[in-house]
Amino acid sequence: MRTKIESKQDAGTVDRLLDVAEKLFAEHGFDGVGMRQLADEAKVNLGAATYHFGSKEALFIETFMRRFRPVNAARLRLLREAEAGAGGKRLPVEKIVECMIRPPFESGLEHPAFHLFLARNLFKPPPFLDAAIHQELAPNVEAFLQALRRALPELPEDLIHLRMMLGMGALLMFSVRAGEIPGMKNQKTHEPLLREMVRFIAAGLQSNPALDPDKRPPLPVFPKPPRT
Amino acid sequence: MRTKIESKQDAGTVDRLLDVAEKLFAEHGFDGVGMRQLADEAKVNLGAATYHFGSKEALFIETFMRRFRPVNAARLRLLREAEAGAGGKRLPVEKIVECMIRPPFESGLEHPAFHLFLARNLFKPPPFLDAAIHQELAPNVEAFLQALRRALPELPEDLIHLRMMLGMGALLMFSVRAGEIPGMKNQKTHEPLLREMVRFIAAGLQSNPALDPDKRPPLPVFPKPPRT
DNA sequence: AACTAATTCATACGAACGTATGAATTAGGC
DNA sequence: GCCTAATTCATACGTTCGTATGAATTAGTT
Repeated sequence: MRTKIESKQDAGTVDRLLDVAEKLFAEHGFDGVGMRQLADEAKVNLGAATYHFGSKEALFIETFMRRFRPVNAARLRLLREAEAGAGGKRLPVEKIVECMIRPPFESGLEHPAFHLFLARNLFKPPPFLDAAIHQELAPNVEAFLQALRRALPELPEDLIHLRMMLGMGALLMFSVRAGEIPGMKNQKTHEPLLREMVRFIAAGLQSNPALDPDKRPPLPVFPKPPRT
Repeated sequence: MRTKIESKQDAGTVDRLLDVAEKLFAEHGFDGVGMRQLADEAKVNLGAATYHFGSKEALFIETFMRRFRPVNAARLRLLREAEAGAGGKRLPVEKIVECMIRPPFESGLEHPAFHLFLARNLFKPPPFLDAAIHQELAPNVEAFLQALRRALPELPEDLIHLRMMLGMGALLMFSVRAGEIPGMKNQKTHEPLLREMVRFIAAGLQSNPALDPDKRPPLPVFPKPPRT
């Protein structure tokens, strides 16, 4: 009989399967793992796997959504809190970017395989995930786009969109390689790393298209350009 | 009998197979396509496919390398030319970045499926590709790192590494979505788009690492140089 | 204890997988 | 035209794939 509250050591069939799926799907992709591998590694009978999820695709979707949902909720919550705390003044780009990337960053720290798993599937989702991702992401994208529009009023909307995408690419690349960074085990480097990424993305977002590189005015935290 | 010079309409068995492999592997990944699909779509007998390549993995590697090699050669050539043209003065970061991303950008325009195919496999290469990629990329990475070190002498090496990786992530994200960008069909938008990406990455690379270098907490060191 | 619903289990199905084989066909040098 | 090598072809092997099935077991309620 399954207890209502399951300890981590004795996770139920469903959770064991999801945990294993996260790890194996992250490493090998959807087509790279079979149901039998998943069932075996999770110590679950093959039939039980399809009983609980109905299909491999459904298992994959739930594996993805279980982490993706709370990450997006946290992003939106952080943004709302920041906006409330700003008291009507417009948010700095750095703050907006931080709201966007802190939740996935921290979720990846808590669930090591998740960094890679999320990155893979946001980068190029399997077709059957597209609808679910889009639905989950749409309000999020709209909120952050609006915040960025207000923070960067002189930037055309197309450009904000493009640069947001490029910024996400930078974050996903980091996530893919996060497992190879020995320092990720050291908690002290987490915040500096997050700040580094915020700085990188925010700098790209704020770069001014209208100006020559040489004449570009210093960015907010940019004392002297290293140009000759 | 196969003519020595093959027209594009009547490409030989090998090239037809490589072209189809590029398209299908790009869209569905290595595990998402079978040899029979490839052979059928390329109008090649299944046995002929293994005859020419020996194995599916070998076919995949050659599909990748056939485009990757010239792209890397072009990158290095552009960088050398730029350095020669600068006459001893150090190159601006924008120029270095342009040398790095123009070749894959233009190769993607010539071979539409290649944008996605390259991006997928640089982002998270199948294990059997790791060695080939690393070997092909190593001199390239070293050359560009050195150029960036000279262009950004105040930036710690770790940070240059990290930001180069983030920049590549931005480029790869663009490549994945390139097929969805309506403007990509219009040649007039190519150069502005390329400039936009150069600007984004260069801005991130040049952003101020910290107010005070002495007080900046140490970043973890990456075990391997970032890919591309 | 008895009954029902939920879950786990072993097993099986047809299809597709990568690869190997050897015969048939074609090409190129003589 | 002949011979050899290169290529194409049909076919088959053993495995693994995702899913379905129905019996066995376990849990929850009365």
